[in-house]
Amino acid sequence: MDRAGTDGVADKRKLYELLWGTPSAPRRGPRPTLTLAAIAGAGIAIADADGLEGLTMQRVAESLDVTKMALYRYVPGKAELVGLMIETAVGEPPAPPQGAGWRDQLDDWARQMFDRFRRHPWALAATVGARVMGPNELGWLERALAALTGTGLNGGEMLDVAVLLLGHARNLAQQVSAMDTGTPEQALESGLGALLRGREERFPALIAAVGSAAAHAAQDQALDFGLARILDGVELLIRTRHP
Amino acid sequence: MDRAGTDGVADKRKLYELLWGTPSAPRRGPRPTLTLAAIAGAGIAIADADGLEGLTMQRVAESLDVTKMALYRYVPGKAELVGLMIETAVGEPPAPPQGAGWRDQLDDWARQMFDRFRRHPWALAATVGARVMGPNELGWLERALAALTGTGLNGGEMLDVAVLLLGHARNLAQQVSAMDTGTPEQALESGLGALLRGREERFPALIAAVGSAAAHAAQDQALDFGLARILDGVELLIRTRHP
DNA sequence: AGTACTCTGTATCCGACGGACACAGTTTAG
DNA sequence: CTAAACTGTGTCCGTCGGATACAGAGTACT
Repeated sequence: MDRAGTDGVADKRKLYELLWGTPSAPRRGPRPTLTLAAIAGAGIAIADADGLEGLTMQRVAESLDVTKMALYRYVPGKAELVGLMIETAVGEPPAPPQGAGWRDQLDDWARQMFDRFRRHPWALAATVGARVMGPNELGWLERALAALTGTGLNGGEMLDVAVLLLGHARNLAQQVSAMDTGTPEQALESGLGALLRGREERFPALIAAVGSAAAHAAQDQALDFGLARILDGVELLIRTRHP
Repeated sequence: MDRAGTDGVADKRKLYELLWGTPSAPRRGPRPTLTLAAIAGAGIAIADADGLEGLTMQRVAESLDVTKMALYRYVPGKAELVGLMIETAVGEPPAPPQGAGWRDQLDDWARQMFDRFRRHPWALAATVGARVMGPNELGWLERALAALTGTGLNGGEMLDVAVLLLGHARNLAQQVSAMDTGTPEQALESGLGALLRGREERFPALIAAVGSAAAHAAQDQALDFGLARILDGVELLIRTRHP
């Protein structure tokens, strides 16, 4: 019960040092053959190909031509390696489109976030639960809030909007990654359709919706749809603040 | 690369049988001392207390007074056990509030979903990526779509709305579970605030937002806020369909 | 009633994984 | 030139998921 709690604190300290600490160059001893960036890159390559289950200290070490234990000179443990991989994979936040309004900026922000999660599907599973955020991750958040300054929303509302958009991007990336072939609606048909076949009386509304979705041949529009709904709702709120 | 793909098919078959197959009562041999429900319940209790990392076949077996290998007579493997736990933990979808409009129904649906994820935080991590859904999980989806029938939306749009709401409930449950003490805004202050302290020039908008959020002393309103924005957006769309 | 068959739980074993620890080699500070 | 510090390696251990073989329990058939 408290096992996860007690050394969870120590783990947070270690990861914080790893993500935010200044890279102190030691003065003696042989030169390190590896760098944190190289290790994170190797880990990302493996996780991109085989997911988090395929990520092994052994495999990371092999891809860098080192022994497994050599990695522990750079990274306290596997959890911290994954944390470092997340920070590296999200990367620096992109520059906002100049001269655009808050809506276009947030739209672009959410789509960029979606793209990152699409490129690194393992990041979805790795970013559940409490964790220490790094500079890059915080930079993305900063950029979303910067887009909202001057809209009349208060701080809490701005944070809520950012959380809302981030959740949608995450959710859609997961939805799309889960069904890696074709459009979401297409995979919905093959995956859900197989389950629903022969159970029409039990899920009538679901059957009708899936059938209609397949008939309309609507392509990958789930991201656009949710984004439009959310931003419509936010715009409505902002308009009531600036009558 | 194809390792996850090849036996992933077999795993899906097994889990499908487990979730959708009829419980065939064998005619010979000694009576089973366990039931699938009991196993799933034991697993849920452990995961509720210590998370998915604390879930071990050993511990599940111990809590049922059986050997570890006895579980494999009921469940093909740990992945399938987790799948069964998910299906059991979400449970049957609640009855919709009678006589309510689509908006109230969906509002209630999303909050119920949020509650389930709050009660079983491990379910968030367990439901990432492609997976086989069970009858209960599909029942929840059915209920959301049933609430939307008659609004004039087509099947694809109805599915998109359901995905949008589900994502928000998941996202907020994760956000709240990540910071288990106090309100989200409060934990945001202690967690983010600690990171931001001393870096004011780097994250100005973030600093301002967090400070303002703490000053307004807004309590757990992120769920309400996002829900209101989303449903506002959906209502706007429905109104344009029924002028 | 007895026998053969089938199903259950157990005991033992294995490979993979994360990680601790001691050691040898290498580079720089004094 | 020597001592200190740092790096990578080899070895070892505990834990976990899972395969397999086996012994006992209960039922169907003769």
